[in-house]
Amino acid sequence: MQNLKHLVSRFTQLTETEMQHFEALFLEFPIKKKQFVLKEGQYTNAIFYFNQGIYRGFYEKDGEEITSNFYFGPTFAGDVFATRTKAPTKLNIQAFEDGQYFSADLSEIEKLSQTFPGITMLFLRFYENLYLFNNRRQLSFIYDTPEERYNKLFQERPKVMANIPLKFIASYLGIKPETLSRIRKKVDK
Amino acid sequence: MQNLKHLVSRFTQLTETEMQHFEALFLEFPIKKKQFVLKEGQYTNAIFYFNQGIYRGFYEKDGEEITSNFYFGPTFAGDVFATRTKAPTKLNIQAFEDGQYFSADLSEIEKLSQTFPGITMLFLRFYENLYLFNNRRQLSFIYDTPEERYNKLFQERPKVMANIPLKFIASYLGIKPETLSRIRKKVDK
DNA sequence: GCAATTTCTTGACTTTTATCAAGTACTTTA
DNA sequence: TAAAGTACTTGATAAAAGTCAAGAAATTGC
Repeated sequence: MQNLKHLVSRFTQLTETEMQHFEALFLEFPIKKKQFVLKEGQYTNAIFYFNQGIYRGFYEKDGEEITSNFYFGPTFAGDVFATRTKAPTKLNIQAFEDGQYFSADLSEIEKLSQTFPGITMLFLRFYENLYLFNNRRQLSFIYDTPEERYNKLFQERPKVMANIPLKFIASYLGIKPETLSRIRKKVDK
Repeated sequence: MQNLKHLVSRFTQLTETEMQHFEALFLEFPIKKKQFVLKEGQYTNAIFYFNQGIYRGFYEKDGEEITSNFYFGPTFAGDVFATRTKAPTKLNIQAFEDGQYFSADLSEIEKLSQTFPGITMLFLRFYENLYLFNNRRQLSFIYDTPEERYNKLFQERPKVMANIPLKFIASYLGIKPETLSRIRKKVDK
């Protein structure tokens, strides 16, 4: 968890006490490559923290996987939608590598936030960031072409391009692997 | 502003005092049909409250308008992204009808939230909602066809279908008016 | 380190949506 | 209420992405 403090500081400033209480809520779980942190159909109340490693979030439709995000530690993750609606999640989160992840119960965090205003602010900023990231992505889907989205991904998230198999990148961009292959052929020369 | 209290209560419970302070931050502005609440290029630090009436949010690319949202009062609005990055906004918000809107300064609200935890929670929930709405929309863009998006819009936001010119609905769905026209022809019979 | 599996590319063809152009219907406003 | 402007539809054609199939390249696991 050595990076958690640094990650939190990117969102807001916590007091020592707040940080200790917050950190204490996270439990460690080992995970092997291709195993799932979260799987469609589960009821989830968890906020995950990935200290390091790469994880992939995806949805399934008609047996096809639609990648919604790539998580590079240190980062938080979770299905806010399922948690809020108390519905089974539709999101899958899968590890690319062996490692360990951390999980905290959202209701425990909310309890904490009643005592510690810094925790509330942390979550406010967490949601704000989620929203900003999502908003960018959504706009890009509306008014960029797949080729433009591919180029932007290169610029903005070079780690993704360097570490993720192309078929997942294709589904993240909302296109088929064959189409991505053709875009690459055109762009790369 | 008679609906503000009710809108706020959909997010969180405020004390009487909190509500009064919050309400006091909003100033009223008259607006005429087709005028802009927010226009691309402006620096904005505002959270808007629309008590009633319909407004449209859109971005422009290559002289083309891409509708990002329809606002039906009572609702909040604003460009969180521009505010946070202190960059000029790319978002336009335009009134469909004569009326009045309300505007509060985000930094004033943040000042309030230092004293009143309810205000912090209100904004946490506001962002959470923004995120959930956006997330749904984004997923729909990835794995629904335009026809499915059209049908969902009908189910989920009948007010939009009933009140908004089709060319704006088309751009909200990410398609051209001609394509929407053909989808309607097919679906409606 | 080699076989098996998975990933990536390429070609031919199909489907979907965009574009352009013209005409009709509906709204606005003077 | 008539004229002008705007919104909507339709047809023909073009462009973009998807599908299917096959083979090459890379990776994985024993």
